[in-house]
Amino acid sequence: MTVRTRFAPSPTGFLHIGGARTALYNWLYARHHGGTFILRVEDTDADRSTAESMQIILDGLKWLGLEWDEGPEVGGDYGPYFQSERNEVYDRYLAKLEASGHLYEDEGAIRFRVPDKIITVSDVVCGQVSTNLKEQGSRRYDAEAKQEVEANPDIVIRRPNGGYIFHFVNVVDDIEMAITHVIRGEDHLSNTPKHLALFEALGATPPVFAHIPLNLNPSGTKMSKRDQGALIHEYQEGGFLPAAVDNYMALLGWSTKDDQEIFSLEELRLRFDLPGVNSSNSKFDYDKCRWVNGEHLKHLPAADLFKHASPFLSRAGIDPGDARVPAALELARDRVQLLSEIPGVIATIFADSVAYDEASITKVQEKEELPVIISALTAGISAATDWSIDGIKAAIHEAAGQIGLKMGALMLPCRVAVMGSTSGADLVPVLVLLGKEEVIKRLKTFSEMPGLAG
RNA sequence: GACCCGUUCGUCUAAGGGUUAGGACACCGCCCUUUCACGGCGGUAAUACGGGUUCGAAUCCCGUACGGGUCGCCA
Repeated sequence: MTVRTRFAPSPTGFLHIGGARTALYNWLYARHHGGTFILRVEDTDADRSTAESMQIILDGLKWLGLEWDEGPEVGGDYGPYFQSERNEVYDRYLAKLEASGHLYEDEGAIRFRVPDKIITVSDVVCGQVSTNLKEQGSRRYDAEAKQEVEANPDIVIRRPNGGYIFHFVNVVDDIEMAITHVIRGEDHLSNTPKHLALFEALGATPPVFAHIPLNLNPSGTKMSKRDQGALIHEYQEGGFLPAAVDNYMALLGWSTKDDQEIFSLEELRLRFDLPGVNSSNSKFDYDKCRWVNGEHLKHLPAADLFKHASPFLSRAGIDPGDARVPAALELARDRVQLLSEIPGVIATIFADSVAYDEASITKVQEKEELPVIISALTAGISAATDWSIDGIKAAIHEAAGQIGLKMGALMLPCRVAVMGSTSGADLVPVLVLLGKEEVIKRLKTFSEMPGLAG
C-alpha cells in the first residue's frame, strides 16, 4: 500500500508556522516513503473562508518547496479537493449513517450518536490513548460561568443550513481520498476518538495517526499571529531562505540521533521519519532560526544567492544588474544571517556618496596622526599600478612604511574613509570593486571633512 | 473544572537500567586574522519534586507540582 498523506488547511487566515510544519512533516513523510502528498482545502465554513487566505496558503507552501501531488491547481483522481465542492459525497455518507441508525435530528441539525464504550487511539507518537466519548461529552465546561454544565455528547455533523461540520467531512474525505497516515498537531489528539467512532460507523479502516507536538512561543503559550516568527510570508519578506525555514521547522520536534543540524530539503526527505518525532512541545527560538538561515546562506551556490538576494538589493536601491554585485555578495554572505542584512554590508560600495557613521569617525579621530595617515594612504593608493588584492595590500604597506607605521594602523582609517564605518566587509576586496579613482575620490572627500584635522 | 498529553542546560535536543549526562543556538573567555568578519579552541549551564522497583534509574511504576491541549451548529 502506498503512503498517502494530506495537509488540510482551513483558508481563514495566514499560513502559520504550526500549519506549515504540519505540512512539512506530511510532505516529508510521503516523499520519504515514495508516497503521495495531497492538499485538501477545508473550507466548509463559508463565512470565514476567503480566496485571499487560500492564495496566501498556496503561495506559502510553494515558497517552502512543498509541492503537492494532488489538490488545487494540479487536480488528481480523488477530487474535488475543496470541501465546499464535495457536498454530494457528504450526502452519500450521511445517508449511509442514516440507514444504519447512527443519526438523529436535533433542532434542525444532524447529530451522530457516539457509542458508550472506550475507544483507544493508537498513536505513533503518543502511544495508546483511551476515552469514552459518551461519558466525556456528557459534560461541558462553560468558560463564562467557569463550571461544568450538562451537554449532549453526540456530535453535530451537519448544521441546520445544510453545511457539514469538520469532524464528519474530515473523516469522509480521509476515507474517500484513501489517506493512509494522518499527521497533525497534538491539539487534535482529543478529537481523534470522535473520528475513530465515525470510521467505525462507516465500516472503514482508520488511517495511522501521528499527533505531533505543538510549537509554542518563547513564553510557552500557543504561537499567535503577533509572535515573532509566526507567519510564513514574514520569513520571505524578512530575508529567510525557504530551505532554512524548512530545516528549522523540521528540527522543532524531530531530530536525527546524530549531531547534524543543517539539512537541505533533500537531506530532510531522505532522513525524516516518524520514529524521530518526539512527544513534547517546543518553544520557538528566533535566534536559532536565524543561525540556521546563516548556515544555509554560507553554502548557497552563487547563482542561487544572487537570485534570492536580488529583491533585497533592489529594495535597498542597488541595481542587481551591476557587474560588481556577484563579487559583493560573496563578501557579504558569510557575515550575515538574513538576506535582508546583505545591503547593510555592501550598499556603500554602490552608493554615490559615503554615509559616515558618527561613532566610527570619532574612533579614528582619536589617532592624532589621522591627517598624515589619510594623505599617505592617498599618495600610496594613487601610486598603485597593480589594482588587485595583492597590489593594493602592497601599496598600503608601502604607504605605512613611509610614515613609520604598521599596515594595520592604516586599515581602520582607510575603512572609515572609504566605507564610512569601522565594520563591514573585508576591506581590500572592497577597494578592488570600488576602483582606484573612486577610492581616491573618497579619501579626498574624507580628508576635506570639516573639523577632521582638529 | 473534567479529560488527555507532556516535563534533560535559558532554548532545541541526544542518552530506550550501568556515560565524567553528549551536541547545537545564545552568552562569556582565548587563539587566528597586518582591517572587518568567518573560523578554531575552551567555559558557565540540565535530568521538576517525592516515593517505590532494582546491585544499579534521566531511563520502569505510582503520586505531587508545573506546562500545554481539548471540552462549538471553528477547523
